[in-house]
Amino acid sequence: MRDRIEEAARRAFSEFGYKGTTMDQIARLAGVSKGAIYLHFPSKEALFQHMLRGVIAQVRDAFESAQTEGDDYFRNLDRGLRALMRFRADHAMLSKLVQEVRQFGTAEARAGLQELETAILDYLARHLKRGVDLGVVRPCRLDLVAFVLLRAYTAVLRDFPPAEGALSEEELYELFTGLFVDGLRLRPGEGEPGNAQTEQER
Amino acid sequence: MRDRIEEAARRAFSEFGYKGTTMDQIARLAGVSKGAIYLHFPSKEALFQHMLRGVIAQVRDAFESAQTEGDDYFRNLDRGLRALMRFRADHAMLSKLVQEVRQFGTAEARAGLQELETAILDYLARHLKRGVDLGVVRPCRLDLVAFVLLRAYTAVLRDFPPAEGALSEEELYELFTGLFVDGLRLRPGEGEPGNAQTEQER
DNA sequence: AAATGACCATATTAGAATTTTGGTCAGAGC
DNA sequence: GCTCTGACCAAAATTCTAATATGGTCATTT
Repeated sequence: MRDRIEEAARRAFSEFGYKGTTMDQIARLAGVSKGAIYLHFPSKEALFQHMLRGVIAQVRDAFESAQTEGDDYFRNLDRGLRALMRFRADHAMLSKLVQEVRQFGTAEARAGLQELETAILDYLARHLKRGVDLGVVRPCRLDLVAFVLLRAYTAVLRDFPPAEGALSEEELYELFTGLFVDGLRLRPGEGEPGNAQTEQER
Repeated sequence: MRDRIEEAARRAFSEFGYKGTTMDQIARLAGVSKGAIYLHFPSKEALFQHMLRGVIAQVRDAFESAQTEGDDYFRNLDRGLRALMRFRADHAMLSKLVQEVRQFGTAEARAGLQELETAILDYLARHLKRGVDLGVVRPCRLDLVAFVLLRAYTAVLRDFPPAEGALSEEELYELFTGLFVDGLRLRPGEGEPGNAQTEQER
């Protein structure tokens, strides 16, 4: 009973978004009456939130299963972030939600995506914490760093303008490495062979 | 004549946004007839774009006048980026435009902000190029780096969730330095005194 | 030649009329 | 006694239409 409702809700929200699906629709899809739904969930929004929680758990799995034990920490981080992005793009319910927020600005959809982001940030920050404990990551404001990393990946993969052929995985990894891991600063002796002065800073 | 029209347009667009201002309004404000405007500009959109070009030039000035000759390259870059953000937030026409895009999604306003971003990215990339030539910045995809920097500053200053009291200038600079300039990787001997193993990477 | 403002086709708005939707609940069925 | 149903309701959303506002033009004035 409950399962059939959840399954129907999952399909409906995935195909039509939050405001696009009606409780009648879900009931019909689940083959139960509308009243039955309210025996299990107090409101449409509660049902939606419940479904979303499931997705959030899946997102975490996507990140984790992209990790390769024993591989370089930052390689893994990059892979995890890319897995997050791919999941977000491929998962029907999430991409529908993103579209809905853009198109209608539905408050509930917005709140849902916000919750998702918060969960991801939380998880990312914990992952970074592990890096710090391992001595691989410089101690810093992990919440801020997680936030910037997530936004940077999102922005680059979604909005980077030139050439429709999006960045290749390697290009993105190069960027990630060069910008976030090693930093922009050119240090003496590590640039291309044959540059004269590297000391110019105060 | 032309000047009065421009001045009136500047005021109107700043106060009411693109779709909020009418040609009649501008004419009245400038103390001329509506037909007179079309003697100088072929359309409302052309007039708007012309005004925007002026703002774009101002943005560049804001970046440049935040630079301090002889100061550390990255200090200057951070100051420039912050100046950009401040300008965007303080300038009446720009903030009105941002609001308009969010609220109504006006196509012309969206296009205008897009043009502004492109101009800034162009300018930023050139600035970075100078850094590379000076030997301070590691050679890399400057367009991408400029893009990520701009988006990162925007995101942090606009959307970073916790504690309403936004980041202080120093906190932001720390983040910038730690994340983009020096990188996340903890290198042997540079961490807090007394951490054992820093070699854990493959 | 520069400037005006009445004028027009189209886009936008306002608001009444209609439909849809989330949620309830008295009762049916087991 | 319990689950479940589906007619029902108030509120929200959508549609329809009349009225208004707007970008742009051009014959006429200055």
